[in-house]
Amino acid sequence: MTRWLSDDEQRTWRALVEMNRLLGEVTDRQLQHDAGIPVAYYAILVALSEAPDRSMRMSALAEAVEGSQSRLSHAVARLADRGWVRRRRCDSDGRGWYAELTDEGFEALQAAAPGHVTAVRSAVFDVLSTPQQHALREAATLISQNLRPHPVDVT
Amino acid sequence: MTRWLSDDEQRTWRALVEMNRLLGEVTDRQLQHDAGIPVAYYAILVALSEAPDRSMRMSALAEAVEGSQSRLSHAVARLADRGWVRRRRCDSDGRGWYAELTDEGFEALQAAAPGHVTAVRSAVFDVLSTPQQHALREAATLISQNLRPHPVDVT
DNA sequence: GGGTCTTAGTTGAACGCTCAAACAACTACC
DNA sequence: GGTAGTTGTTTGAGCGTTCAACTAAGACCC
Repeated sequence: MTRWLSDDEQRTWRALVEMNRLLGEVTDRQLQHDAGIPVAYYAILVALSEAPDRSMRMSALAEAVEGSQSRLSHAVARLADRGWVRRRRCDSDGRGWYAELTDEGFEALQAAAPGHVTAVRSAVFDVLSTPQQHALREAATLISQNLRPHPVDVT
Repeated sequence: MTRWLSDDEQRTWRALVEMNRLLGEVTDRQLQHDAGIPVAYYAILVALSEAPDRSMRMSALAEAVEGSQSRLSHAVARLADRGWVRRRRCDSDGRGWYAELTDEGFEALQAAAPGHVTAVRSAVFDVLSTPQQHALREAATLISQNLRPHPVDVT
């Protein structure tokens, strides 16, 4: 027998789904329009920009942005087309590749960041009190931990 | 000057993004694998099943599932291909169309629902206390309200 | 040192989404 | 009763994602 959702739970679930959708839409559109960057790519650029030498192994990068290798592979190919990322063989492991953020990529990221941050702030942080933010983070963290194979720092 | 995110805010934002992604992935995969239904289509079937006569005007349906008309149009076309939805002209308005859930569609929905509910329950409701659920709903509702043109019942 | 297994990464097709453009039917106005 | 504008819906191209299949290089082992 299925245990259906109560009205209360259903409202919570729908609110969650709607927030998800809206948040995704808004950030995506903002980045796409203001900077011509799909959100998915933005995350990749951010991860690279934070890495030493602005470069990472493909698999490490995939893990960092929580995406499949296939997706990363396609994405990096596109980013390389735009000249934002360069690929380099790995000396120590002939199978491996590095993705490296180019200067152009870094500039594109710098140009895109302010608008993105502003959008995020006005969508989330301007409408929630600090306790509300923490409660949201707590819930999000618990759900994520439960969902992913390797739980992560809860701080 | 951009007001960047504090460490605290950044952690919240990342937790939120990750939850979003995982939640989407999990529910999508579950439905796709167990029932061959993309989440997006599931929402459409649900909306239709709850409507009088199991049928709705295209535009009303689009609004109900919070999607663009274009998306709805594509989606209904696919659902019609599968025989889950039927389209009927609108008598009173020659431009209008109704989408109507077929018996096959209703059965597909009934078959898919238990697995979906179970997935949702174990992803969200099994890991959050009732106060945590309410806090999450509160935050999600506030964010959604702020993001969408027409705020909605807060209950 | 030649099998077999595993790991790193790529590829291509299928699919849903978005966007902009199109089309058709209704409405208003003069 | 045309013509201009609006509304309801569809269409097609472009794009990112997923999935399954594939290549190729390391690792292991006898």
